[in-house]
Order: sequence, then structure tokens, then C-alpha cells
Amino acid sequence: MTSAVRPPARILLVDDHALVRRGVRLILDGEPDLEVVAEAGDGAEAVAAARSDDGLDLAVLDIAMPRMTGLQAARELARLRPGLRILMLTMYDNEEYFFEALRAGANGYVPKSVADRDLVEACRSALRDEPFIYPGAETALIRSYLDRVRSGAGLPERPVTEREEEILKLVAEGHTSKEIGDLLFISPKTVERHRANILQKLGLRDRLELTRYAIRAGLIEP
Amino acid sequence: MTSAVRPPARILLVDDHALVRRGVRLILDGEPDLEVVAEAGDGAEAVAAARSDDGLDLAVLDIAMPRMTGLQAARELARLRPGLRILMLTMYDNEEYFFEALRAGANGYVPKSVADRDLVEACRSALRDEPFIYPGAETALIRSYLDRVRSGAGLPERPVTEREEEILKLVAEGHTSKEIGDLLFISPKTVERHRANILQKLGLRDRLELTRYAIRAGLIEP
DNA sequence: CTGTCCATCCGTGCCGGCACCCATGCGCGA
DNA sequence: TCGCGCATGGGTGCCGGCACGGATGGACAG
Repeated sequence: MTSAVRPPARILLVDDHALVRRGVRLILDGEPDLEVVAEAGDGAEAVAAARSDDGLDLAVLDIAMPRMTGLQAARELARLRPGLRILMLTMYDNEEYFFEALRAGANGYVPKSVADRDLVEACRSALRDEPFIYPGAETALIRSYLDRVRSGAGLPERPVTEREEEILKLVAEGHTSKEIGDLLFISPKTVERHRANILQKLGLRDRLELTRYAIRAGLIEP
Repeated sequence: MTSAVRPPARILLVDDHALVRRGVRLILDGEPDLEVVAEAGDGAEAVAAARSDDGLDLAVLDIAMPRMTGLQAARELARLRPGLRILMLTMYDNEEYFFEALRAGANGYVPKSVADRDLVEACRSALRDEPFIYPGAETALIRSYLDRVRSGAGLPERPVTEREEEILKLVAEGHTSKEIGDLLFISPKTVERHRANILQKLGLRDRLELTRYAIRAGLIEP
């Protein structure tokens, strides 16, 4: 009860599944140095919570959420509270998501497939601002990341332009070239040209992969 | 330590995310009458666990899992251990999967959006063989279900057959008809025939909508 | 000013998705 | 037994995705 020990880190927990929130909360609250002080069920609530409480140390964010995805929320939170650490918690151990998360301002990335100890350690790492003491098993991802950092390349740029992203979304939503052309008042051929450039830049094969990319990146909802 | 009290129900917990398993386990083990005695990370492991332990009372199954989905596992478990109660735990409060779960032999259906108390109550209901004391908030689903039962219509027909679901997944993953045909040792024309039937049954327009449907339904990962 | 990047557009050609048409064999329930 | 649903296969034809080739004008930096 004295203040001899450092007070526990104040954590905002964001997941659209109450059950998952409860479970993660039980895991985190079991640690003396961690304390969940707020919960949110989607990105908008998370932003609201961070706006009303400036004493938060860490946000644990699920990626797949309705309305505002975790990635969108992360961008917003990073803008709103630059001091807030962000840990992405996700179903996907996918490399695409990993870099999307970094670009969105995340300090850490934890797949839900990890054990509870790893989550706790990831929280502590993020709180110490250690960028990526990575909770096991993600060696391929880590190696790739570290390679890029060491080679001085920094984070890979997202190559698509604004216009291309606009077309990307519309294509991923299932519109044909003609529909998109009508919508944007350009020729369907131009749409196809953009689409081809996007596919080439992102290393994708067709609209279908593009759709899944857009969903992963939080650009559209499934 | 005496046997004056009824021993706790022996539960098999199945989810592909270790973190979710851990959280749910903490919730269930906190109840004196519930005890998680086995865990599995996919459907195949779940079946193996049920095969090697005939004293299980309840299986809590996630629907969206790699390799064998929770629905397939539920069918197998219901066949293997008729006395075993099955509770489906899922991200989706989708009507399709609600009825699909019932058909697969589930005694209960709990979205992950419910609170922990509701999960506990759903477990107890399933263990008492009470078919659907439903954990709150699913009024639309419940109402629809009750309406159908009251109107004597019974369960709606399963929209897609097993074979069709198999093709559905492969199509949604981006394989061409020829690839799928080679994979399943059937003609690409048959694949196209199935695909056409699926699109018609589900009211979808093309592969792209089908992909998003499959992602929503948890059949594939983005 | 010149080069580069971006957005805009065009033609040609292949291939696959998808909509129609058709038939066969099998199992199951009315 | 007869129909029905399911899985299997085929044919034809249109259209759109996508690859490949080309061009132009405008913005901005070196």
C-alpha cells in the first residue's frame, strides 16, 4: 500500500469481444506491475477513452474490430497521445499486418497464438520502449524486420499514391473498372492502369488478393 | 476434498489462439463447478482429446480454426461421444452459423461478444441439457430462431452442402477452377458448376463477394 | 531546363469468371 | 417406384481482369 514500489502501468484494453477482454484482463491484472484501467469495444471508444484519460501508459489493441479497425485506431491514438505505447494484439501473424501496424505507430505486435507469459513480456517490453523484444515464434518476421532496420532501409514505404489508394479501395469493394471510372469521372482504362500499377507495387496477383490486402490494411471492412 | 459436493464438470477447451484459451480457462476455472481438464488448438486435436478421454462432460469449441473448423469438429465429436455436450464459441453472431452449429450437434452457441458471466451460464445450461437459455444480447437471433420454431418451420435448410463449402473455401482463397479441379481430382467444369450453385444459394455476385463472405464467416483468413 | 513522378488515356490479346444450356449416376425419402 | 437433391461432367458465348505495348500533360526538384 505504500508508494515504495513503482505504481503499476495503466493499460487501456481494446477488443470487440467482451470475453477476450475479460480473459486478457485476468492475465494482465495477475501481474503486479500491470493494471487494466480502461476497456473499449471498438476503435472509436478507444480514442474516446484516451481523450478523457491522459495518464494511460499502454494501449493493447486488437486489429480486427468493427467500425474503426485497430490499425486506424492506432494511427489516431499515436496522433492524440504521442507518449502512449501501443501494442497490437491480433489473430494474424501475417507479415503484411506486422508492417502495417508499425506504420500505424505500434510499438509491439503480438499474435493471439502466443502464450500468456509472452503477452505480459510484450507489454513490459513496450513499456520500456524496447522496440521489439519479440515474444517467441515470430522469428521469420523479426528477422525480416531486423534485416531491414540494419540495412538502414528503415520501414519500407507504402508505395501506393493517394489516387491509387482511392482506386484500391473501390476495386477491393468489388466495383468494376467501368463503375469506378464513372464514379471518379475518368476512363475505365485509366482505372485499369492504376489497378495494374497497384498490383505490381504491392506484389499482388489479382483483385482477390487485393481485396484481402485492403481488409488486412484496414482500408475496407469485410 | 470430500465427495459430498458434486465434482466439477470436466471441460475440453478448443481454440486456436493460446491467449484466448488461457483467458477462457481463467474464467471457467474460477467457478467451483467447472474445470478445464483438456485444451486443444484445432479440431483434430479436439477429436483426439475426446477419443483418449471418455470422462468429458462439455466441449467449448471455437468455430474459426485452421485445418478443421469447429463445426466439423462438433460433428465428429457428437458422433464420437454422444453424451458430450457441445458449446460453440464464436466471433460471429451470424445467423447462418447459429443454425449451422445446431445442425452440427451443438447444445449452445455463445458469441465472444458476451460477458464472462454469460459464458459461465451458457456452460451450466448446456450441462443441464437445457437447450437454449440464451446468454443475453442476441435478441435478433433468438427472436428469429423462436419465430421459426413457433411457426413450425423447424430449422432452415443448410444453405451450402459440405462439398460446396469445400469449394467455397478454395475459391475464396483465390484458386482458379483448374487449380481446384486438380486439387480435388474433379473437372474444372464441376468446380464452376459448384461455384455457380454457391453464388446462387448465398445471393452473391462473384468470387470477390464470396471471398468477403468467407472471411466474415470465419472460413478463411484475410 | 530537364528529368522524374504522377495521372490521364489508348490498343491488342489471352484467359478465366460467370451465365445460360445440357446430361448421368447415386442415394434417399415420399 | 418415382422424384428430388447432390455431385459429377460437357458446350457456348460474353465480358471483364490483367499483361503488354504505347502516348500526353502537368507538377515539382535538381
